Amino acid sequence: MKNLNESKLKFIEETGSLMEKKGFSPIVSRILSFLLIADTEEKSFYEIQESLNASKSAVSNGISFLLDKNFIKAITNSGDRKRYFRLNIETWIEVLKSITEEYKGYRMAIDKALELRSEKFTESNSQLTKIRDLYQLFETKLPVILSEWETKNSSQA
Amino acid sequence: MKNLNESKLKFIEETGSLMEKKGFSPIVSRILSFLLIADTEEKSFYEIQESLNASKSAVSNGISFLLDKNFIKAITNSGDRKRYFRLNIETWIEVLKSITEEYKGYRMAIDKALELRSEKFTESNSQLTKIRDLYQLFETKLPVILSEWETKNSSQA
DNA sequence: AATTTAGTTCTTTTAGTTCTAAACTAAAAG
DNA sequence: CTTTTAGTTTAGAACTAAAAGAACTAAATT
Repeated sequence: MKNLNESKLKFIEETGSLMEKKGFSPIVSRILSFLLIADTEEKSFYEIQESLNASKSAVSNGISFLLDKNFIKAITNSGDRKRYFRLNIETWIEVLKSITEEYKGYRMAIDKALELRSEKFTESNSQLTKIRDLYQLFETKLPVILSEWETKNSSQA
Repeated sequence: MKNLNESKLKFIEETGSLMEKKGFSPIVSRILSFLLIADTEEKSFYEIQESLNASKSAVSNGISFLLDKNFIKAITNSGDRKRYFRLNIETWIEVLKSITEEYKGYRMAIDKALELRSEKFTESNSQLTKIRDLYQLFETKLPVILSEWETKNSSQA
């Protein structure tokens, strides 16, 4: 790992493993974390490879994945045949907006469970219903928080 | 898979893979999903094993994990040497209450990134700051939602 | 005391992921 | 036309996680 100071290396390690918990592979997590704290916004294939001390194929596959999922975008400059890569922050915002859907999925799973469970389980059914209600609260409140946030942004941006 | 009808099998499959996305292993996810829709609240080791068509060791390790994490509890009845297992719904509520911490982790990672990034990246830094602000909104609003929910429950429970 | 039961622990197998290294390819430069 | 550059693709090695199977153990039953 070259060109990266102590605190940036630490960031890549820590934020990388936070991303791994979210299901990204190690190399993908490290590419994202690296781009997040790199000293220029656009980094070439080779700069990524060298900074992360990874093989060409690992970087190539990681970049392909991130481009496919729109987490990064590629930039080409005339007179330079290299491609440069930078974060696509828009996509992160989209991911945040879709959190409500995730909670909806859990709420629907509990609904289905309550449907399949015996009505005799009065105590636990009541507890489950409460949890269901909390997910539903998230489902209704999160869009409110999001639009509050968007209003704030549009007035200042 | 015995003793389980079509819709319950479907539930185990679907809810199981929802849990796998959250980081649980397949067998652990299926044990939880099974207990969620089983025809009695307490199920023995053998009933779990047979219903899920899994090996003894897989079920033993899965149960150990779930007991250790408090997702299920074991019940013994005198005159019966088997142990019975049932969901520990309290723990699920605790997990829900800790969601705020998760968002706090992301917010702190972005804070660190902003600290390590050049101030020259004005446009992207402003976008990142907005995302940071959304996570912080979650951080402040989720506890409010949770206490609204708890008040509602205490008045009806 | 011997056997059965209920489960645990250890070992092995399987499946799949992640990475490297090397061969390859397409475009641009000389 | 040949060479260089910038990657991609392929092939394979190393590692990891999950599950199966078998051997083991401790308590209860006969």
